[in-house]
Amino acid sequence: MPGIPEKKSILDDLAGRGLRLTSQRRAIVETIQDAQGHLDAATLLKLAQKREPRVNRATVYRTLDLLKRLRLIDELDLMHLEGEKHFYETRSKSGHFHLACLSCKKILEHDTPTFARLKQEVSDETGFSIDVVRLEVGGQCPACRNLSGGNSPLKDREVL
Amino acid sequence: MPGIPEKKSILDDLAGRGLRLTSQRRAIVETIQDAQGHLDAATLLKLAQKREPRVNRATVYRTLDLLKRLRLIDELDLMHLEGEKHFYETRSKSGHFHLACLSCKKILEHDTPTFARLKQEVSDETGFSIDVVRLEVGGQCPACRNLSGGNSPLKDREVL
DNA sequence: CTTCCTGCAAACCTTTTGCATGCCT
DNA sequence: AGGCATGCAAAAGGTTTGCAGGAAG
Repeated sequence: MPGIPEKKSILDDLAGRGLRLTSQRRAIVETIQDAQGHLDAATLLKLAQKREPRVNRATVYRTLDLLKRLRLIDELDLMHLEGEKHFYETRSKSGHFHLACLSCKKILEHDTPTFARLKQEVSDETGFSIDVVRLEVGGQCPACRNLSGGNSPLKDREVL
Repeated sequence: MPGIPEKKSILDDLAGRGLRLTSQRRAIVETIQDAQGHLDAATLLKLAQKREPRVNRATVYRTLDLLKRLRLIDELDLMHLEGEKHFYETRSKSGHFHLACLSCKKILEHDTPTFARLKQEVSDETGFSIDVVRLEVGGQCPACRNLSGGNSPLKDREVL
């Protein structure tokens, strides 16, 4: 029974806190939610402006900061494959982690039950209350491994 | 000359590649190796200059880049607790991961066998050849949990 | 009227780079 | 000579912020 408006969860959350649902916030939030992957701030700005042309870059950053602090989105680095920019995705997509191919720069999502167990263990063993877990793997994807000849995955242990 | 000093492993590696062991590289590498924790570039510069005053910031960055590409050091973000700067540590210290307390900003190192298993699983399940794994946990350490009163780990799910 | 939100542009901060110079083999 | 390494300072690139103006409750 698909009765729950999953898609509006973030906006609902904001509303529940008495925060304003301005047209720009709507555009920004909906853009993040509709994106299948992860967005960087610049892309988010551009896409959000398609919904609401008045969206301003500062507002994007301020909204991202808000959503981050409320734990409604996750921030990713994706191994800095494209410079220092950050990427964002809804928290509901959480649970998985990202594999970055250092050769072709593609990002692959993955999950395995061991990841969940790891989190539980860490919490149990350290006494930490865990808010965010960021797991990122850098390597070479199967396709690139084949292309670069079976024996030298990365030329002399070096990339680039 | 029997017995290669573990401590010189990075320098040996560089030498083995025909790279020059200049006084500045020495200072930078030794600083990283002697540091008990993780260093950011600015701190590394300052410490390296105590050994060799001529060390230049650009050289620090270029050396870090070199060591990174050769997989001799790991680069960490530590949940961006202190801005966007990066931290570095020798690869030999690898195997553990970092827990960042979002309240007191302390960094705790941790390891658990499940972490190693996770890496193996990821490799097996995805076919990736893994070069780097970055696992970072953000949350609240036991001490801060107690201080902030047992029931509200983070005020309204928000930090700051 | 008070609080929250936004625009604009300048400021910030860390990291990177161009180019001339210096050093090692 | 021929590379590799360095210095300096400027540039880059992404993110943050001060302050004045605006909208919402």
